[in-house]
Amino acid sequence: MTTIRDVAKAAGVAPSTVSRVLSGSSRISPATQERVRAAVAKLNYYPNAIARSLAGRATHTIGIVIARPAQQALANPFFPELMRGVGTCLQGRNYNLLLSMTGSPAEERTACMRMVHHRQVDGVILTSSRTHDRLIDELMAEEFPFVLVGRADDQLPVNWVNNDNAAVGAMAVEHLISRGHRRIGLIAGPPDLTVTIDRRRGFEETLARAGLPLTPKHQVNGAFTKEGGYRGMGQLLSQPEPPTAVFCTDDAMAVGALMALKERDLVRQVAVVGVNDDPLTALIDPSLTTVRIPVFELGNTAAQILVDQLRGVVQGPRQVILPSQLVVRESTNWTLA
Amino acid sequence: MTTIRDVAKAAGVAPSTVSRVLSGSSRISPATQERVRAAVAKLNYYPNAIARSLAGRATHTIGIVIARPAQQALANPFFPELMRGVGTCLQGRNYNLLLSMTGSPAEERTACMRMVHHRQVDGVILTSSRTHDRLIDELMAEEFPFVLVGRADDQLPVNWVNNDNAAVGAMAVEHLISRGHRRIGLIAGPPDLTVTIDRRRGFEETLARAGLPLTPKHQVNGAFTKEGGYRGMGQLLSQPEPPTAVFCTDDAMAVGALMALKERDLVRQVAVVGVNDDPLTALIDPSLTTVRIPVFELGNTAAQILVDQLRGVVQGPRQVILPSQLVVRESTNWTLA
DNA sequence: AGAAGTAGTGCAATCGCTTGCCGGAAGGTT
DNA sequence: AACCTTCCGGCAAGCGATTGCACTACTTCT
Repeated sequence: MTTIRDVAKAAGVAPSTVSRVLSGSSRISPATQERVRAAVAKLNYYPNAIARSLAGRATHTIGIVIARPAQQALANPFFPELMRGVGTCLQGRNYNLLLSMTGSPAEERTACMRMVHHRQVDGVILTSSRTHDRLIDELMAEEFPFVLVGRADDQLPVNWVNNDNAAVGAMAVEHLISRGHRRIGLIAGPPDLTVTIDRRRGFEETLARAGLPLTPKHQVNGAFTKEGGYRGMGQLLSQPEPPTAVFCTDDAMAVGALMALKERDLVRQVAVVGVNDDPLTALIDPSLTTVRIPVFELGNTAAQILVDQLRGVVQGPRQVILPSQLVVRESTNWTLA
Repeated sequence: MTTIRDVAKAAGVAPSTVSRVLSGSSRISPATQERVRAAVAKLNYYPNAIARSLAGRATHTIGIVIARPAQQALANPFFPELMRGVGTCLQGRNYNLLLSMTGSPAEERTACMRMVHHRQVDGVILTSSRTHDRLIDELMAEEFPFVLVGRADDQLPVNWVNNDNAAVGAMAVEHLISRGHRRIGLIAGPPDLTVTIDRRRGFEETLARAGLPLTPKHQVNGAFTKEGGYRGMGQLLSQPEPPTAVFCTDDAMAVGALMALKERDLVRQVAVVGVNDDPLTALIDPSLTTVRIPVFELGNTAAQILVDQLRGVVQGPRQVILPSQLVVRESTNWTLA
């Protein structure tokens, strides 16, 4: 291993001088800079990141913990896309990404605090969006930099990035209403997730605004899975007066819902809207109308906020809402007779 | 920040003793251990990972670089699933995962060598499977630990994990033959990837073994994308005597191929097999027959091999082949008249 | 001409932990 | 009783960088 000392020797200067040249900071004469750079090139020197971190009291690494139960893991490309966003931002800003994958949300806290306590990262990105989370309290208590993605908490003075989930629900319902539907059902995800809460809110407010009744029997909850959607649709269809259109708060559920319809030969009778724009939902039959969430941008922005804070560019907490977009396909693209 | 010195003071011992207790290594009397542990608990002490790395000359981190052009990124769940495998292994063995995402394979080398040169990781997992890769030469030259996944190079004494891609091609073709097909086409991925080469080999060998002719006109190459498959199928269908069955070396391509068939109303006329068992391929119409690659296991095994090597558990290079599995669905589940 | 700046470098402490080596105490051998 | 082992645990030297401070030449000012 060639160290900074070797370079210093080769260039006939002190290690501190090499360090200064490399960090581009202080006033070192052009001549000396030249000599140092030549030595660096000649010896093929790369500063040891670990040593640099220790001395500089900063790891230049941010952590992200992905809590995904194996089953849900595949169901949607949310995390890969999010990480692409995060990674893209970080790459350009010379930060590293330390990834921790855990099976359950329960382990998430442990995994995250491990990173934090061991000082492996300068900040973390949190993706699990439970309504209340002890993890957040702990991070706040330790004043450790972090940013929430996919969750908006107006009460807490913390960084977050989110899409407007209420608008997601609203867009979906407005679209269905415009297609002539009056009895609109809801298949929602786990009720304690803020995404669920927000999307349902948009759903309900829009119904109310349109003067349509809220029918509790037309609302069911399930897991963010195909099976959840399948069962949910089954429940809705067993009602005396079933909905003619259903808003599913997730694509996987919407796909399950469509399966239930197919089995009963009701495809063109009940409209379905999903959320996420999972790439393959365009390919199923019928292709799925869905609301596209800007996942890449979510990750990218989150990383940006965190890095800005670490660099001291910004002070207070930043909170960003990114717009979603309705994508109309076959599953709703017809008008109720 | 509480340091090892604080703990030492609180326990009335030297820092070295604390270190020894924590690393569980040397002979420290139970009484002292008890006192140290108590102090650790009381002060809520966590060793600084950076300092530990510097002193211990090991980062306990392995690197993985994901080179995915944005477009392909979404198309298949290969990487997330791979990383789940890697992550699961690493978590149990107390290793960290440093992730670098790059857009193009070209940047892959740079990104990887950056990690290596800066000594941020103890070893790396390589996923891009170009036939020849300068990156591999560089790593070998520096004697840096690494493992290849999704690629088998019998020439080089390096670690790798792969599924048997020749068997993948063979299974697909055998299945098609068993369904009565005689004119079997191939839509293959980029010709310089080893996966492409191996799968094609299995394809061709099986045809030969069955005494069926190799028809060059029935073989086309394309990108690992829906569009690639769509165009590929278009080309095959424009032949005078088109194939009655097509093996696509990737699910995304197979989906594209099915789209081309649908447009021409040829779904039940031409059988299609894909590779990967992308979860949503079960949901498209017709559902896709495919060969499931053990992606999770691939990642898991790769990580295992690397960690074992880093820990000095094993010596020479290890090379592992994991079995794939045919999943029959609607796209082939009929017999040629 | 002497005082006061200023620019360009080097010295050495420091970051928090690991580990080789050494020494004291306790117990075991002749 | 003198001598060896063995067991514990401390000392101090690193690991490879960063950075505050000091020091030496020059300029520049009065």
